[in-house]
Amino acid sequence: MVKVFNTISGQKEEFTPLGPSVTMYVCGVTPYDAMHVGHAMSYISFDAIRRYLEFRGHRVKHVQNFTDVDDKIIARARERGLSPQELAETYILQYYADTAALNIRPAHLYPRATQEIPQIIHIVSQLISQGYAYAVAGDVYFRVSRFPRYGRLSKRRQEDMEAGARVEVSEAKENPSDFALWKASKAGEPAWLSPWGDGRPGWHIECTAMALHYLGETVDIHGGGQDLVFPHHENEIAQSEAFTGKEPFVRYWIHNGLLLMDEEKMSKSLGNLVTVKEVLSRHSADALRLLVLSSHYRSPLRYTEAALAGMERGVERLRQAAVSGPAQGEILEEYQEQFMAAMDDDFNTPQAVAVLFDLAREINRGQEAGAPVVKAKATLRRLAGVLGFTLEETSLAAPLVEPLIQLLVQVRGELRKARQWALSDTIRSQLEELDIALEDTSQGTLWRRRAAKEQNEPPD
RNA sequence: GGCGACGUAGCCAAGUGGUUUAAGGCGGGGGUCUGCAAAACCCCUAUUCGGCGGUCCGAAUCCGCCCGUCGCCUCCA
Repeated sequence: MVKVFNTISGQKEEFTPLGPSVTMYVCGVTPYDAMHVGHAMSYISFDAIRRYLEFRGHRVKHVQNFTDVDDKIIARARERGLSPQELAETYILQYYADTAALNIRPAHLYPRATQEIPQIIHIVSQLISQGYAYAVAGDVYFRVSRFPRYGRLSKRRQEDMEAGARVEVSEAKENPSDFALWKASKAGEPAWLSPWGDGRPGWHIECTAMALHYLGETVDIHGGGQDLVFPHHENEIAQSEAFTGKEPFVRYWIHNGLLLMDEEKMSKSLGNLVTVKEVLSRHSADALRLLVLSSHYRSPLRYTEAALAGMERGVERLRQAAVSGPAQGEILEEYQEQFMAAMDDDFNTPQAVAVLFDLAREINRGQEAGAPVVKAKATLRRLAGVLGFTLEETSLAAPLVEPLIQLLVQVRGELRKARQWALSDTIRSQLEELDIALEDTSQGTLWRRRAAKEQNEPPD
């Protein structure tokens, strides 16, 4: 039985999907810039969650949006002399490439805000006619006071927030907490014809439109970063439930903790961002995944180069143990049970990862003792796969390299037979410099590609 | 000002009332193997869970206070 911590109840709850398949909506990105490690953390967590649910026999329907029209996109596009669509398209393609490189399973559907305009207008119109929203000078706002459950997810009270005095005050709004469903477009901005004049969707409405459209009035899982709890998800609940008249809009709210950047190296304006591309130029996708899954998804995670370098070693350990194991086959039940016990408890990936390492030791011990380890290896590969690890070695760039290395290894073998230790050690250490590791075993010399060791300063 | 989270070994991080005199990883020390290394294996590396009180037969786990760190309340995974 899988238990899930539900943000709205603040408790772990037994997970049971409403229908034959699990409906899962994960908030996607606003494609105006490159994907960074914080995004990666979130999507790796949800990837592990989805993979585990599938492993548990659920069919999962996973929808993830692109919010491809908003202020940031418009501003950035203008800076670069591109149209907002061109800019969004560029980063959407990059998002696909980055997530693929991270071995994140693609969602079944990636709807875009700009493709849901009729649906959005329909929802907004109905909210107005039901008195949940009002139009002012081309803008439409949601009337928060009409929705008594407002604040339930984020556990905030109206009065508290107004006391904070940080809510944007706009004369147009009846109430400071009211939020935009539809915004009048200024000259030169993307605009769609609507009953309220030319305009574009507000920030939160696209998720409501898409979730309702593609997954139905009640979805099982809605996820995203903790920073989305308020106001984004709170507003989604208000809009969606007001519109459908059905409660709940979402049965299980899942939020991941945020990534913190530690390095003194704080970068320029927007603060310390490291893009996925940069990380993957220095580390394997498995290492980043291990970093993410080594702590619980609801905890904040501190990103450091040193931590990532350590994870590389850990991944190497798992990889070594799993090497040449069968992808399928008989499984060691006791390990799988431990793994499931961990994951059943609100996706406790740190414990599940510990099971993987226990298995690795078991394999190495067995190998040393000459005992059969096929089942253990199959188990390791299987369970690692459930967490999304590939355990594949980094491949070499050019196909020519491999025979060349083999040639060197062969020559060095001759040198070693001739007890030319100095020269053979030089070859070994020089190759080590190139991230090619040699191991002289009783079966002969093995070589493998080692993940690049941390030595270069990350680009600024 | 409001809401919330967290503080466990050199570092990362599970555990949240007895089965733990605290998993797992990285790092470090010692050993086995090896021409030497590497990998792997074995042993060691927190008598203790930010501090102080309290509840309890029993607390890292519950309560209170204090100290410290962080997030959200504005765009954000």
